[in-house]
Amino acid sequence: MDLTHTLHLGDKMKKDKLSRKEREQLQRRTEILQAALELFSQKGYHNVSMQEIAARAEFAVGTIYKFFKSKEELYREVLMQTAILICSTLSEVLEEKVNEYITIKKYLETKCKLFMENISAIQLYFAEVGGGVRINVKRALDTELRSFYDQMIRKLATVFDKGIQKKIFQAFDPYYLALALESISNAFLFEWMENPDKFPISTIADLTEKIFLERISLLPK
Amino acid sequence: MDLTHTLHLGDKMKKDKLSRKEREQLQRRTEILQAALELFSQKGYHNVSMQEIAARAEFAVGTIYKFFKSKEELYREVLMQTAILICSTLSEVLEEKVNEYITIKKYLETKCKLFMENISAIQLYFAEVGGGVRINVKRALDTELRSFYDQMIRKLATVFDKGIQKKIFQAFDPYYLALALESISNAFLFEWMENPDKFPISTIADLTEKIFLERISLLPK
DNA sequence: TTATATAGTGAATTTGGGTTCATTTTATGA
DNA sequence: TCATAAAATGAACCCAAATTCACTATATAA
Repeated sequence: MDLTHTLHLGDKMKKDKLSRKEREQLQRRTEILQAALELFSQKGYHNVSMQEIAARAEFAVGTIYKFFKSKEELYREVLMQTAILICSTLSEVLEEKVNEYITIKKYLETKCKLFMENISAIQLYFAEVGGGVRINVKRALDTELRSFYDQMIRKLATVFDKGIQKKIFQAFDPYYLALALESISNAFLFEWMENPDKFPISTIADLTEKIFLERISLLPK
Repeated sequence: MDLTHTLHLGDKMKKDKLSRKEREQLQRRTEILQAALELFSQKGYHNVSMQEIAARAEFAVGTIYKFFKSKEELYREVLMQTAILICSTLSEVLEEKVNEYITIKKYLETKCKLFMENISAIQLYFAEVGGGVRINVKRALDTELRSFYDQMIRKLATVFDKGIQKKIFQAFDPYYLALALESISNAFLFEWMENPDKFPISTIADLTEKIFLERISLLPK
């Protein structure tokens, strides 16, 4: 059984159907991914050695290679896992068919929670997908990751678009509104991540709402 | 003569007092820095070899080492040059003692021009100093660069602060206003850098003014 | 309990690329 | 023009770290 290929992320949902052995394998794979995530997010791809990852995951180097073809593939898996977590969580919120203003508020809340609960993942994700610049470990990865991100922004834009049509928001290019909301909330969230103790994370959603929703996008009635 | 130590950036101003030989050396040093900047900004520190830099600069590898102790030092010099360019240009604008609204507008204009004329430098700079996340080649560098950036943000905040006191801007934590303006304008500028042909760069300043100045910060009279 | 397969190990090998330095080329000035 | 110094060169060296693989340990089945 070649674990490298049989146990993809997409198969995770079948977990409860797996044999004990398979479950154990999956568990180990997950542990390696977790160790790698923590290290990569802390120090970046090139400053982490396979030795280090192995040590943190409490396996031998060779074992890592039983699960992942190469360091690069391991990195890719870590990134993909992360991108899927973030984008799918947020996309879900953006697809709910309720009042657009509520959707945006919920989006902000969810994003804050996501940041709070997955600091390592977030750091890694933004180091790669970043504030717009992309100097990535691999260009190929780039494209794939990037498209996840773009998709989300476009969904956000759609919400603004509908909200504008319904006269909930002020008329403005919805794509730019999406970019603006995304970047402002990120800026505040990074500020929070730097010293999480300075203020509670709930402030972020409030701040963003005050500065963005109330002043830019919301149409005064 | 040990060029590594005698010819710092700070000494550039003395250029016209230098002998022909010294001028030639400085010129060579600059050419190496330029080649390195282009490569680093395109592919990132770890994906560029000294061989490559040497080739692009049309020197032998050994020659590079006559000018820079190590790859890391070369990188550091490139980054510093860049940070100084960006931060000093913008700081200058922010320190002018005119109407705060004008200052912000001019800041945006200058920033656009800076982005347009120094794409490589900008990419490198933001890859390191980034949208807030920092996984850097070297932690030490990080701190230094970071403080340049922080200083600028703080100057921007001061402008807002004064503007608020003069009732030009709406009352809001000036530091968060600074962060917001910074992040929105960056987001738009990165959008532009991705495909510069989609719209002229002048749109950026307009966009940011429309979305930010007019709606968030400017106090309606 | 023993045989067989499967999983895990980590020392040894390989590799990529940063750095060095003996040699060559160029510039200076007598 | 020739001697000497300064600068440039790039093949060879070296090392860190990715990858491999022969071996050991463990689980499964007969």
